Amino acid sequence: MENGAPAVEARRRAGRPPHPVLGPGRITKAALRLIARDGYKGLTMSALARLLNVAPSALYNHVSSKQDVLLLVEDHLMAGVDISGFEAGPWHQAVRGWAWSYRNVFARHTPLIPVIAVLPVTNAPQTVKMYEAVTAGFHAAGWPPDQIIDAIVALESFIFGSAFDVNAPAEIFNAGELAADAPLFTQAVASRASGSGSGPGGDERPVSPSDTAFGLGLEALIDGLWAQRALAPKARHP
Amino acid sequence: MENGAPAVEARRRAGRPPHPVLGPGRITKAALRLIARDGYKGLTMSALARLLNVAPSALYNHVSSKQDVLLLVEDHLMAGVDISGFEAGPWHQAVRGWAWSYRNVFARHTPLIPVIAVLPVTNAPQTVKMYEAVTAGFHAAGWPPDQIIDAIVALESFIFGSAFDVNAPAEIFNAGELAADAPLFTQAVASRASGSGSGPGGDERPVSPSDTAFGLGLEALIDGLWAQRALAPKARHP
DNA sequence: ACCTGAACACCGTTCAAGT
DNA sequence: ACCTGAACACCGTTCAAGT
Repeated sequence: MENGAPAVEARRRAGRPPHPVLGPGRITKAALRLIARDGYKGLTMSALARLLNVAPSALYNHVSSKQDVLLLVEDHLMAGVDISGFEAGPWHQAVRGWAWSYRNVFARHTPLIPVIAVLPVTNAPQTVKMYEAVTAGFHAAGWPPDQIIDAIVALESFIFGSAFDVNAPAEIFNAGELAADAPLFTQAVASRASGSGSGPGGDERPVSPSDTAFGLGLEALIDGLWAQRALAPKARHP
Repeated sequence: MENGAPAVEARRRAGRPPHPVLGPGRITKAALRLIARDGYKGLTMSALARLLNVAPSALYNHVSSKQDVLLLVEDHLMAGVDISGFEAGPWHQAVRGWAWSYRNVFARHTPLIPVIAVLPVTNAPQTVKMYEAVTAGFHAAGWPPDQIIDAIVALESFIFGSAFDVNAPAEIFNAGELAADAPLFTQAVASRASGSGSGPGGDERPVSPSDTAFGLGLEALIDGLWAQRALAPKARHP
């Protein structure tokens, strides 16, 4: 108990510490550790404080709310989304690689999606950086400037929705007692194609149902958006 | 206080009432009233009980959790999604009408989306009914049976993601201080097309940015899926 | 400026007791 | 079977007091 090993920090007395104990970086890292260990239900301000060896109220010197913590986590994760394809390769392939990695990152962080989808990017530098890279890729592919954001938003909406689907249980479409009233649906569910399909690289290997649906929709969206790009109306002048 | 007007019910004594006070229908209706008045933050078990003039614990004789209440609400809302197009009209138009109404319903109920996306349809009759109608429409349009569910899932993912986008504030893409580091993105945001576009009926009238993005993505998805339907691989036989 | 400790106003859920 | 009332184990957030 009283040996010199500082494996467990001693209780801190009240008052300003010699140098700050917390900060955005350490809070983000602790939040990620908590999420990895216990999931989002385990991410509470109390648990976060406990892991950082401070009182819960100390967190509010660095973030103004729990939403703020979620924004820190979100922005950190955005750095993990693959934007490398937009720097050089063809547009189709760049979008494909970006979309798959974007979905895969947030499939494990779906509770962030309602937050991201509604929060301004003003204080999320990694997020802005990602958008800049994607916009540059669209620009380089000759996209009409006034349509780029709408195309990105459409892709993102599909990506976010698909991230939820990754977490759906296998039996989500089991109609149970209601199957008798829905014969075509029940049949379609039973015959649902799975076991092989195209991944981000177009390789042929076993994939889950959610991967198959994502691949199908993503290719449709990429092709469909590209076709509409050609038909795009000229930008209106006021 | 003691006149005969039963405007406010008298406090009920403990013990089984002469006939049940609650039930799924009344709970659903009360939940919807609460959501309409105070939003989802106002939907608590306490508030629900108060509106129904019972103790919070009484609710647990009819639902096993708050998630159960959300499932009741979700299934009720599904009846409001427009599936009429699948009974007769052309596939493209049926999907368009369905998708717009589906998005519009859940744009006002985004907190349900994480629940729907992951919960089995086993005890949601209206939801199963909707899936049956949509499946029938795909079937009638000659869709390969083993691809129907994946196509529906892809469309639904886009719809759910887009429902969040409807609630995004106008300034969501304002990079603020970070604008200098993201010139192309900032420019694209500034020139974002808006003010007119195509709604579900293809009519020309003012639409919000989220409507424009949804319309763009939906048309791309419809066209892309249709094109892939033609190229669909034959169903594998085991 | 940045921490502690106590307090506030909530949550969803359980369970014995009553009829 | 279906209600009440009390209790449990939490939440996020605020704020005075301390250095």
